[in-house]
Amino acid sequence: MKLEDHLVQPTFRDEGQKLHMHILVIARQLDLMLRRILKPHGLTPPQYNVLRILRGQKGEPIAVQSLTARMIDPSSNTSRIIDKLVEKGWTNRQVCPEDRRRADVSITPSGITVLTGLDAPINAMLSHSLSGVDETTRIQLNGALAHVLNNTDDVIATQN
Amino acid sequence: MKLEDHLVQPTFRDEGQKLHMHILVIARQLDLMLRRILKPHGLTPPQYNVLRILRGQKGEPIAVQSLTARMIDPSSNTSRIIDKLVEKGWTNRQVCPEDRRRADVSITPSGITVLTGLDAPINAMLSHSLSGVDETTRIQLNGALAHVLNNTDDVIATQN
DNA sequence: CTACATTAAATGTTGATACATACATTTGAG
DNA sequence: CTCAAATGTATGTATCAACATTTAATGTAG
Repeated sequence: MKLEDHLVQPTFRDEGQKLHMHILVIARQLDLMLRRILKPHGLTPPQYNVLRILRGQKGEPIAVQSLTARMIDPSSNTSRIIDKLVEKGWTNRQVCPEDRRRADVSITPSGITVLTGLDAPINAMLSHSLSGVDETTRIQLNGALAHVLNNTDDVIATQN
Repeated sequence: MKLEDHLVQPTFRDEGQKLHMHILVIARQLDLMLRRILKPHGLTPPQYNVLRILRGQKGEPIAVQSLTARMIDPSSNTSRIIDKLVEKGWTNRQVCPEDRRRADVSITPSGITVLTGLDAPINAMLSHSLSGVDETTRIQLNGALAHVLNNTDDVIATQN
């Protein structure tokens, strides 16, 4: 299904508009697919994102603020996301002894197990979404998108 | 700011993972920027999306379901999005005479005025985000992203 | 015509999210 | 040592979204 069909729109004003729409619609599709995989496990995409970051820590605890900085969507409420994960027994949270304002967060063995079960379907989904895009094109895309990301930072930063 | 800095991650597994992250992070940035422009006008991105579709109708009313199909994020809450726009006097909603189950929605002159005021800042923001990406690259990006979009449709469709 | 299915939109409910604010702790100037 | 400012996290509140259900209108088979 082409972008034009997705948005039931015969044409786009120019390649720039089309590019924006592509990015927005694909991001939404990826989110939707991820949510479908995660839902039976009782996880939302931000919760999954947090678990993935924690697993990448290799057992090393991390402060909430560092977790927030590493998230795809840092505006979501990290404290409450961790609440949910602690409730399910997938993360530990304890006050950091060196700085008692901080909360050290880490993943539990049970959290690792959940992630392990999700690896295959999620990798399959992501890999399928990029099938037909060869390595050279992927590199080109990343190069161009790095420019775009850099441009958006200007706007975000000047409005902070 | 590079993707690696955004996610405070030194490297990515491969170009595919990086591409996914680029798409998700850029989409989030675009949404954030749009939200900042719209907020002073009391609009959310989906509400803006609906108004844009209605303006594109050139006065021709459109049913709620067609509106939903054309939205970037086809939420099941189109009714309530229209509620908000009707409250503010930016859209009309009336029962369709031919099929009284349907609701015909159209934009009001006051709605057009709001959109007109938004055109300049939003176009500037979007155009800035793509500066440094030349026309040839834009076309290449759209070509590759069309493949990706097509692939994601497979997954979405088979799970419906 | 009646009964039942189908369609279009609206709504109830529950949970998530954004933004602002509060609270506790630490830091550092004097 | 003291206290104002900064920092890290949590929470209050209002809004928004997902999902299921409901209401109303239309289509259709007997």
